[in-house]
Amino acid sequence: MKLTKFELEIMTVLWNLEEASVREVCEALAERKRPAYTTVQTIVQRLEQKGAVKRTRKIGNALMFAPAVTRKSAYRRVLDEMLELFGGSAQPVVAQLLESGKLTLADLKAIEQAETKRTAAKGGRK
Amino acid sequence: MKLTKFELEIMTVLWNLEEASVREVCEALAERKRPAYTTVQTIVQRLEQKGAVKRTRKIGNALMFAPAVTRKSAYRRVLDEMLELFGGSAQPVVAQLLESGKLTLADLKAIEQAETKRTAAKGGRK
DNA sequence: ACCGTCCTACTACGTGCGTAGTAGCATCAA
DNA sequence: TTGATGCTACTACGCACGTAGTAGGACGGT
Repeated sequence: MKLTKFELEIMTVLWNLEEASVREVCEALAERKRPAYTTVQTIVQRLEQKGAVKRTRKIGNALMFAPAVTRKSAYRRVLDEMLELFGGSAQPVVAQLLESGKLTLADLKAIEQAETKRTAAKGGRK
Repeated sequence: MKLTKFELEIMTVLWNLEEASVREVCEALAERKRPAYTTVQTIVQRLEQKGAVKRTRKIGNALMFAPAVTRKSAYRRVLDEMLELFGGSAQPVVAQLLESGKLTLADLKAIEQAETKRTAAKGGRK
């Protein structure tokens, strides 16, 4: 189940709010790139068709929506997608991030630290 | 100038061969996912329109094409695109790569090494 | 009971992309 | 020279997506 950039933005709002109506999603979007209400509505509907969100209840006459997939799984999906573009190898990705300054050596060390702890704690859970 | 997955695959062939005809590109693609000759041709034409490849010369009646953009710049573009999806922060990306096993701690160390050397050598060129 | 407001459901449209067919020119072998 | 083969240029089509309008139902205040 592939999500587009814009769909991911909507999902991000929902992941943050846990549950929201179309209007709430709409208002959570930065004014600068806020499309028409009905546009957001359409995307939410498509997300529903894709199974990425589900209706939870009705408040007044407004439907409430909640994510049906986790942020993590969606991110994983995006990452995998991109790795494929890079021929499946992850090192170039990190190297490129470093080179363009998006990532510092300090960042790397920090991540390393966290990772060492994570795997040590659970031995690589589940 | 945005390239799609398929377009990037074609570009990869061209980056590897330096220069190639449509037929050569075609034959360089894994048989499993090799579309019709004319499909490849269409993509190459679109790449030309986008300015990603350029005609170099004619051999027999076949045109030769060469990349007009570097692999690096294209990769950077893809990365930036993806970072935006992740809210601009690179750490989660790396963390996710680690967690899914696409990247090991050893990989990280190696990259760190290389990076340390790289920046030391040139003091962060240009 | 009625009107305005808000929401949903449906429809629509342009663009990009993956896919490929066809017409017609070029080239090469016989 | 002529026929086969290969290449280019053009055209086409369906789907996904971003974008949004419209019709009509629901609800709340007066």
